[in-house]
This record gives sequence, structure tokens and C-alpha cells, in this order.
Amino acid sequence: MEFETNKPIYLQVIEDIKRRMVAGELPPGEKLPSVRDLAVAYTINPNTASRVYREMEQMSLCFTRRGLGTFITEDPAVYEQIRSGMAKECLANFVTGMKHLGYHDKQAMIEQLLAFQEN
Amino acid sequence: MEFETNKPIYLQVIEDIKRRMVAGELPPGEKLPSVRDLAVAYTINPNTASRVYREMEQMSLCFTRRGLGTFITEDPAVYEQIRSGMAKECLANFVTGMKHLGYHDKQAMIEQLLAFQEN
DNA sequence: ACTAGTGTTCTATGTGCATAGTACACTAGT
DNA sequence: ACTAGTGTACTATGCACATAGAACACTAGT
Repeated sequence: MEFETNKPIYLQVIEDIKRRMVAGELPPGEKLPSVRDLAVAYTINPNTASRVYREMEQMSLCFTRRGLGTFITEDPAVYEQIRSGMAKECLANFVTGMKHLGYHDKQAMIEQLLAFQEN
Repeated sequence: MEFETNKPIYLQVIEDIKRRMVAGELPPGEKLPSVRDLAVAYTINPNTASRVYREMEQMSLCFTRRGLGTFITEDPAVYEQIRSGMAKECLANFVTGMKHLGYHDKQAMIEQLLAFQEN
């Protein structure tokens, strides 16, 4: 995985894990890689990997059993919170961004969206 | 202006100035505030303000006359580059974000956009 | 010449991020 | 008991960011 500069790596890893949760790749209760394996998987330092789980646990995204490992939360409500939060953020960023470009009504935004081709 | 954490201030100021350029608030050749005045306007350190202009000059967004001040570029083509770059980035972020949420075709994205109400 | 207003450069301090390396504590299985 | 695999904690280093403060170089106007 490639990381953007000017953005903490541990936050980008958390975003990727959240994305995989929403995508169904990480079901509730699923065991996450060990701190050391996560470090290998993302090519980051074990301390940074540890921070990923520490921050995720504080967000109630996962829980830890000392000596056993770290596991995705078993609460389905958290999944819905992540999903709705990501959707709202994505839509809000788009709308404000397009407004800054002069597209003030949704119909104008839709026209730009339909004309958009990824490269 | 409020700054997000986990994102360099000087980059956020540059983004704001680019936004104001595209919005027509800063026409080509317009004189920008002095380093010290910019620091006051955005409530940042003069050194950070200096960095804003230094980075902007490297991006050809402005030019500097020592002893006179810093001025917005006089090249209209730069404006179009900024505008198209911001538009492309905004659209790409939206499309990839929505795809991560399971909306793979544009019609589904449009439905979400139309249902979106800002709070 | 003088002054005020510019950008520029320098040292110094503090913080957060990321890395490297080591050591410790807990759990399950043998 | 022992071992392997887990999370945790600690020191240390390097870098980018942001701030504070001071000094210098240039330009326009007087």
C-alpha cells in the first residue's frame, strides 16, 4: 500500500481497515493480524502498527485480548456508524468542493460527474 | 480561519488562497498581503506565512519582488490549471469514496447525492 | 541620506510522527 | 515447566511542522 505524504501513516492504515470492514472483507469478531504481522503487511514499524490498534480500540473499532490478539468489534452498529460517517464525509467534501468551483446546484454537479472520466 | 489537525497549516493556507483565486477574489497580478500581514490574517507565524509564499512561488502560483511584495501570477493559464486540477481531484475523491461504500455506478452515486442534506 | 515597508535568513525551542531496538507481561498449547 | 505467539512499554534517533525572536537585504517614497 502506498501512503500519502503530509498525512500520518497510522491514520491512513486505520482508514484502509475501516474501508475493508465496510467492504465486508473484515466481518465482526474477525481476528486482526498481530502487531508484528500488521507491520509487515503494511511495511510500517511495529510501533506504528501498535498505535493503529491503540487508536482503533479508542474508537471502539476493535478490542484486545492480551496474549491473544486484536479483534474487530462484534457490534454491528459500529459498522453502520462507520458506513454512514464515511458516506456523509464523502458527500459533504464533494458538495463543498464543487461549490468552491462555482457549481452551486446539484444538477450542475451531476453534469460534471457524468462528464468525468477516470484516467 | 480554522485549521484541521493532522494537516500542515501552510498547505491549508495555500488551498484557501487557491480557492479564492478560482472564486475570483484574487485576480491575476493582485498584490498579496505581506508576510507579516498574512501571518496576522491567518493567525499563524510569520515564518509559516513565508513558507506559504515560498511554496506557492515554486508552484508558479505567485511571484516575488524583493522589497515590494508578493503578487498573484499574471498567467491566466495557471488559473485554469488550478481549476481543472481541483475539479479532477474533487470528482476522483468522490467517485473512489462512493465505490468503497458500494456505489459502483454513477446513477447510484447521484441518488445518494440527491438524498444528501447538509446539516 | 533617511525611513518605512517589503522578502529573506538564521538560531532556537517544542511537538508529533515514524523508525529501530530491546525488554516485559500475558495466553494457549505442549 | 516450557515454548511460541501475542500485546505492551521503554529509550533513543531523525525528520517535518510550527512557533518565537532577531537580523539582514532590497525597494519606494520623502
